[in-house]
Amino acid sequence: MSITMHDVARLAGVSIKTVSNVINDYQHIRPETRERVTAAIEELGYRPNLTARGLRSGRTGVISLIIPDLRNAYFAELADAVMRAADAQGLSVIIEQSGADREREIGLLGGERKQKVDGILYSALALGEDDAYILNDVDTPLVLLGERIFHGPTDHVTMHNTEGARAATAHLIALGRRRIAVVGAHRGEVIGSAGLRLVGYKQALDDAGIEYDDRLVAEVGGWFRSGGAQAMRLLLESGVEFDGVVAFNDSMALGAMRVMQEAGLRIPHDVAVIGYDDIDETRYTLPTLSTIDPGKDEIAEVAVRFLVERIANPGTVIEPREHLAAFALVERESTAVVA
Amino acid sequence: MSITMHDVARLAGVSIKTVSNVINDYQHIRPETRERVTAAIEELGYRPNLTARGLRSGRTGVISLIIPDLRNAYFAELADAVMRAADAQGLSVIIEQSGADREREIGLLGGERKQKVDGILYSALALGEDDAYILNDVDTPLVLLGERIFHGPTDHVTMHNTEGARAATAHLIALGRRRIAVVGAHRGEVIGSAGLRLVGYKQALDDAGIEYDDRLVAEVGGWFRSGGAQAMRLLLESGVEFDGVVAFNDSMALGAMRVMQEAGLRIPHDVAVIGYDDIDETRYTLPTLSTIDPGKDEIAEVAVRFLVERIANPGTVIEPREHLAAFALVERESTAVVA
DNA sequence: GTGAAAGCGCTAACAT
DNA sequence: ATGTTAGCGCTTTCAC
Repeated sequence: MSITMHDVARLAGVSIKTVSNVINDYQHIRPETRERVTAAIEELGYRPNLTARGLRSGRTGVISLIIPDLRNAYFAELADAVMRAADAQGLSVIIEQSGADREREIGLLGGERKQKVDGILYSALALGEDDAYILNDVDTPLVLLGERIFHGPTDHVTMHNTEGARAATAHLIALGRRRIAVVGAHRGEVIGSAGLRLVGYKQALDDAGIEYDDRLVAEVGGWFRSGGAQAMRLLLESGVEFDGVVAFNDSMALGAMRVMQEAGLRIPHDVAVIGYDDIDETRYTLPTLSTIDPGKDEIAEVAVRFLVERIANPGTVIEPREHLAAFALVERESTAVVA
Repeated sequence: MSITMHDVARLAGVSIKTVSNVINDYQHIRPETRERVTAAIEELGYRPNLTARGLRSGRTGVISLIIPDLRNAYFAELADAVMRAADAQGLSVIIEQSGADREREIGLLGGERKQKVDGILYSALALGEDDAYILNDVDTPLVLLGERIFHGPTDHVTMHNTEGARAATAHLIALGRRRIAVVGAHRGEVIGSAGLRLVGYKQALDDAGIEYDDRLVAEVGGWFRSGGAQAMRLLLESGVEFDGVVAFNDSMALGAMRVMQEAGLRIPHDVAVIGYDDIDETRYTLPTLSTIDPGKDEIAEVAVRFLVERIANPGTVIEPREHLAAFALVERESTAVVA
C-alpha cells in the first residue's frame, strides 16, 4: 500500500530506528548515514503516517474550536483568528457548532469526537456558571473563551467587556450626548457579555454625573440584527427621547440603525450610534459604524498559546489563568462630530 | 492510563475479540454475553480509541474543507452548511483557509496535513483550469466546489451561475428597467463565477431584445464590499445612465448600494438592485436586498455525499460527476415595484 | 552511532 | 459463539 519506514530502511540499508532518528532530528547520527536515509526518503516520497505517530504519542495535532454559530460574523472572525494562530503552531482546527444549545454544548464536551483532538477551545453561550462543574470532568486540555464561565477550573481568555462598554458610552458622552439608549441588555444577567457591558454603561454615566434611566435600556434575546431592529422599534414606540445608542454588538447596532433610518432619524445628527466587536461589515455600512475592537487576534493568539502549554504538559497541574485582551475604540461616521 | 478493550474484557470475563464484536455490532453474540460486556463498558466508562481504530482502518472520520476565507460571508455560510451535512454522516470538519493564494491552494493539497483527513472538499479561487493536472496527483478522495475547475478528474458540485444571473437580470427587466449596470465583472474571464454570470446577464438582455452596452459593465477585482463601492463610484463618475444594477455577489451589491445612497439615489425608485448568494445580511440592510439563493445547503449536502461515496470505495474508479444545485430568486425591497 | 524488539489500542483472519 | 494471534506504522527503551 503506502510507503513505510521499513521501505526506507531497506533502501538505505539501515534499521527503522535510524530512519526514525533522522525524521525526528536526533542529534547523534553520522552525517553520511543521515544523507543516505534522506536520499531514500526523497526517492520513495516517504511521508510519516500521522495516525501511527498519534497512536504512539497520544497526540493528533488537531484542536477543536467549539462556538455557537459560524454564521455570526463575530464567531466567523474569531474562528479565522484562531485558525491563523493554530496554523502558526502547526495545528489544525476542527470547528464544532453548538447552536448555542445547552444540551449540545455539554454533549460536545463528552462525545467520542473529542478523542480526535489534543485540546479544546470552548466558547459556550448557553452554559452558565452553575454548569462549571461539568468542566472538571473533562480530561482533555481545555481553554475557555467568552463570558459564561469565570473562575472555572482552567484558563480563560476574553475581552474587557465592562471597560469597553464604558469607553463606548464615554465616547458618546464626550460628543455631548446625554440621553443614551442601550440596545441588547439581558435583564437580570450578571455574568454574561450583556451583563458586563451594562455595568460599563452605568459606570460611564456615573463618571459623567448622568442619571440612569431604565426606560432607555432595551432588552434583546440573542445577538442578531433582527433583535436590534425589534428593540429599536419598541424604543421608538415608547416615545422616550434619546440622542445616542450603545448597542452591545455590531449586528444589533446595524439592525437598530436600519429602523431609525426608516423612521427618518439621521445618524449621527439626531442619534449617534456605537456598536461592539468591530466586525468587518462595520467599515462599509451607511453610515460606517463606530465600535469597540475587542482584540480578537490577541484573544486567539493567547488562547492557542495557553492550550498548547496545557497539551505539552499533561501530568502538570497548571493554575487557571485569566487573560483579558486589550480593546480599542474605533471612531467612524456613526459618531462623527456634527456641525 | 486510559481504559482499553483489555480492561473491559477482563472485567467481563471474555476475550477482547468479544468486546470488539459487541462494539461493532457483530450479529452472532449470545445476548447474555453482550449484556455482560455492555455492563463492563458502562462500569469502566470505556471509550474506543479512535486513533488506534484509525490506524487499523486507515480512516480518521475527518474531512477537510479548503476555502479562501472564512471572513467572507458566503464561505462562512457554506462552511456552516458543510459542517451540518458532515455532522449528519458522523464526520468532523477541519477548515483550511487558502487566502485565495495560488501557492497556498496548491500547498494545502500536498502537505502532511492532508493525512489527517479521509477526504477533501476543495474550493479554489486562484487556481485555474490549467492547474487541473495537479489534482491528478492527489490520492486523497476529493470533491471540487466552485467555478475554477470544470471537467476535472473528480466530482464537481456548484451552482447555476449563468442561469441565476439570467434570472436576476430578467427580474429587473420585468420591472421595466432597461439600463441595467453590472457590478463585479472580471474582463476576459470565461470560466470563473464572474464570467459565467456575465453570460447570464447577456442572455437575459438578449431574451428581452435589449442591446448590450459595455459602458454599463463595471469591473471589480475581488468580491468585497469595497470593490462594489469603488465600481459604483466609477459608474457614477462616468455619467452613464442606469436604472438597475445586477451585482455578482451580495457584498458588492451592498457596497454599491451604499455609494448610490450617498449620491442621493433612491433604491429601488431610481435604481433597482439585485445581488447574488443570499447571505444572511441581505435580510437586514436598508433596503433589504433582492438576490439569488444559490442553494448552499444542497451544494453542501451533495458534496459531502459524493465525498463519502469516494471514501467508502477506495479502489473503485468513480466517473467524475457534475452537480448543479437548484437556485431561487429572492425578491426583497431593493427590487420592489414602485408606484 | 545504530540495531532489535516491544507495544500504543484496535480489527480481522483463523481457529476452536 | 468466542478465543488466539498477527499486524496497522510508528517511537522508544535497551543492547551492542
